[in-house]
Amino acid sequence: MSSIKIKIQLVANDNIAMGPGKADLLEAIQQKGSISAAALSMEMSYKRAWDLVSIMNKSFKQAIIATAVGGDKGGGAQVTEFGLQILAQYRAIEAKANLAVEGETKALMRMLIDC
Amino acid sequence: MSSIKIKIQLVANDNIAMGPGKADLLEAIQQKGSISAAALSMEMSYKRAWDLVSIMNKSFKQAIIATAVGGDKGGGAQVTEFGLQILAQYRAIEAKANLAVEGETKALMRMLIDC
DNA sequence: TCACGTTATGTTTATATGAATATAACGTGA
DNA sequence: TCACGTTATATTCATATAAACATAACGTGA
Repeated sequence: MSSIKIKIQLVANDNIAMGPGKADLLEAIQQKGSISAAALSMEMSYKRAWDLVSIMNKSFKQAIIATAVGGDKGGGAQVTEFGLQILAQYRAIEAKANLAVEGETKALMRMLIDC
Repeated sequence: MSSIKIKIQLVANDNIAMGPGKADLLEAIQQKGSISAAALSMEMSYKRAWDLVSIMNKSFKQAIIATAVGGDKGGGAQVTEFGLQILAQYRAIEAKANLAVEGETKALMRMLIDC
């Protein structure tokens, strides 16, 4: 199988502040309500998910994810309003970029051996 | 420093048939006339450059790079007409995708800490 | 025939990345 | 007070990636 992936990466201080993986993680956290549940649903270790969250929070001017430790259900995490804006903007860029080069990418794919 | 990179990757059989690194390598080979000189100019090992060339040639329907071993100056390599077409198409996609989301990416960058 | 620079390929070593494991701290409810 | 599920963090282990090194084969010109 062949495919073309357009990967938009937001790089700050040699860290990827936002990319496809982090965007997916944000969506999972928003849906699950915790980093650990999100990591589990993505078959990712909690440590890795936490590290990614940490990079995001340290890269942007405001927090992307708000976490709570202890309490009723042990704690949890949610995407902040600011984080949702970043996420939406990122997804919009992804979609727009893909649409802009749709025809050209198909032409390129046709030149691949298994297409 | 912060920046946004839009990385277009052409994936075939779990290999990246074309991406920013391979496109740069193609241009260097075209300019230098050999894989080894191109690798040297990019501070890349010959082995790595050769492996990348091999992946490209195996991924597309026609050869991207034609190589010659032995002879006058030991041999050499050049980008084929087909390879030049692939390269041009790839660069066109890169430029078009970047242009399409220029405004949005600048807005995203402004939300980074060091921007 | 020999030297040369290159392609072509394998092997070993180092580095970066992610996985796995472990543990402390936290705050609510029972 | 204690159990619970989660955040937060460190450490070790495994794997993937890239670098380094080595070497054979090739064809032309000297």
